[in-house]
Amino acid sequence: MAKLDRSARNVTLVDVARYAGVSTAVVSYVVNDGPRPVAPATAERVRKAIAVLGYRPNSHARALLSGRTGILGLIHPGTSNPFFGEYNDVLYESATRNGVALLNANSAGDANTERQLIENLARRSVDGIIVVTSMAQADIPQLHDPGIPMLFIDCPFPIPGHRAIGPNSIAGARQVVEHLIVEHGHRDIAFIAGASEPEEREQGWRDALRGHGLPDGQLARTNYGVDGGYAAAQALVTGPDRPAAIFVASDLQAYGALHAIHEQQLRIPKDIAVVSFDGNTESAHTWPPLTIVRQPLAAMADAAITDILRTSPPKHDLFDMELVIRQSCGCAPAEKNR
Amino acid sequence: MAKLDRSARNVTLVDVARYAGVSTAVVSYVVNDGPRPVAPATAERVRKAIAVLGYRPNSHARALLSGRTGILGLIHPGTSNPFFGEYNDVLYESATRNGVALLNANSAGDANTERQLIENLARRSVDGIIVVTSMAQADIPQLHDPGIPMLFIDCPFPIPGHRAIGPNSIAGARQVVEHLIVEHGHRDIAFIAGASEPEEREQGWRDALRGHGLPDGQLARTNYGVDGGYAAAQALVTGPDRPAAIFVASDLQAYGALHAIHEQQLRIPKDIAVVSFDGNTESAHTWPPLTIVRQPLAAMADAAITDILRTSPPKHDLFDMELVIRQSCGCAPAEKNR
DNA sequence: GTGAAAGCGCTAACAC
DNA sequence: GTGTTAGCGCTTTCAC
Repeated sequence: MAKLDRSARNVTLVDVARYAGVSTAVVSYVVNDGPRPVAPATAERVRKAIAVLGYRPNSHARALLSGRTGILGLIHPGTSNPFFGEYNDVLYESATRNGVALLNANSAGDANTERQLIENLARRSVDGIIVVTSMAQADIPQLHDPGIPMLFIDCPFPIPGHRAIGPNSIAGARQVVEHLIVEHGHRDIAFIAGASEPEEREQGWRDALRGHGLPDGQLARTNYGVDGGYAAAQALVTGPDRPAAIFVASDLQAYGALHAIHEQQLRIPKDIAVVSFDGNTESAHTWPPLTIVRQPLAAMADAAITDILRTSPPKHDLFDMELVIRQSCGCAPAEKNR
Repeated sequence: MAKLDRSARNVTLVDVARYAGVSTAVVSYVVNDGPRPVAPATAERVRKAIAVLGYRPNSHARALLSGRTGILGLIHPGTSNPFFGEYNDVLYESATRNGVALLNANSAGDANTERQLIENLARRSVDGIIVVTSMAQADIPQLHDPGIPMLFIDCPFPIPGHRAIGPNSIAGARQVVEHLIVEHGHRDIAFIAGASEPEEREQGWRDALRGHGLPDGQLARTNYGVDGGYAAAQALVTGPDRPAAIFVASDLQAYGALHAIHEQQLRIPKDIAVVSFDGNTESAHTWPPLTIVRQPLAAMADAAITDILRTSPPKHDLFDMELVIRQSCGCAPAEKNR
């Protein structure tokens, strides 16, 4: 790390003080509007000096004193997945409202990478870390405390010693599958699951089926991308035992599933109904528009930011999801289509 | 800003030095692996002390000395738009390869917000700012130098005093429209444009039409979201003069357009062909899969990161786009459908 | 209401 | 090969 060239040096508080003919303390008081009062005339002179010299406080020096950066680390599985893209935006929104900035890191959905990134971010002295986690229960033991507040979102299980937030997936999944059963009379409902998926969505699906006295449906486990959904649906639909409806574990996979089904010349929802989980913005504009259970992203993001800033005590909170009925389940289009 | 509680104070380099029975300089040499040599035995002792005490260098203090944070500001219009979501990921990728982190800020596509965010980020003393810009030519004069390196991407025009990077949109747009003309014999090709769109895509469309002696097509100007594409396509398709094909200014708008067209029971590409601009991952899985011109995101991101880190001289660079033929234009599905 | 000065934690020039 | 020490730019206590 080279030392800053002295000649190209930035203007500092000392420069301002000298120019205004006051002490550095006074400049600081003016800049921070306290903690001690300054005579209006003096303050004016200082402000003028600041403007003339183009002074900008050095945030590193400030951070060194205060011990805080006003920066939160954010680890997510990548914004290429529109679901996390939307998550990123609402988190930014809440962070900004609370006066903090977000340092992004991409785990690519890998628990090991996630763990390393936690270390990296801690090294950068962020004030806290929010993790849109890709961990499974089994990964928890490997987690060790980075010495700064840490909070997990999109997290289906409690994490000892930390605050965790997630959607109520079991209830959400059950709700949308029950819609298929109760409103559309489907009895043969398959499930396209994520590869390393937590079992909540699967369990909601099973609960709905069993609760209505129906046999378990087919389960296709695949990766969490569009490709995965495409491949899984293709297999399901061209297989010996085509289901009447499919519940897909995420919107992204559902996009692929729709593609595969269209390709087989099958009509949705007539020949086969499709519903999914997450509720991306685009899910309203697939063909046909997807019936989904939506995660309350904004509420969860808000809780995450405020909780980590006040270092709330460890606790696991589940947020209720919302059923959004569109056409892929078999319902008729609403009057005003959105 | 409250001073750190002395009792809960972090372990510092001084603590480590004391514990290891060496000077602070030696600890620093060990931590940074230089600039002066340390005897292996001593180094070992220091490393042990670091481990025992759980020492972590204070990055603020470091930054104060070096004048650099290893953090780049990134301003984009929001990762809810999958295009910028993907951009964000490739930028992160390049940034990580170059050892820097990214501080995110969301302009929501607004040039004024963008300008404010530049100021904010400068105040946070980032090492440089990358702007996925939403500016029009007219906004340039309002821009004033934040005193740190700044680079613009997704930028159709040169920006005096700064490095700017963008796709070669005119050529890209022309290419995909020409595909419609030459390969599929379309003569009546409409254009769905972004509201405040730079004129490049429009010009490429016009160039293609005129270059083949065709009359100008209909132009629908709308917002840059799925909704905009939906509304514009609906108007176009239910209007008195339904075009044979539509070139859409972005994938996101194209998703909405597909939706509107399906809703009118029209077949794509038979009744109406659709092509678009950008090339999001999902565009391969719409129904039918979209023919698009793709932006070379990774290459542009790489150029952006390396150029800003070495503060390359002001210059405007255009990157060639790539035509990706799928089915919405009228071409048959490829053998292996992807 | 203002000024002098003591650090925050670290790096590196300079002695030894 | 190791130790001493002067800052980096800022905030804030303590005198006046």
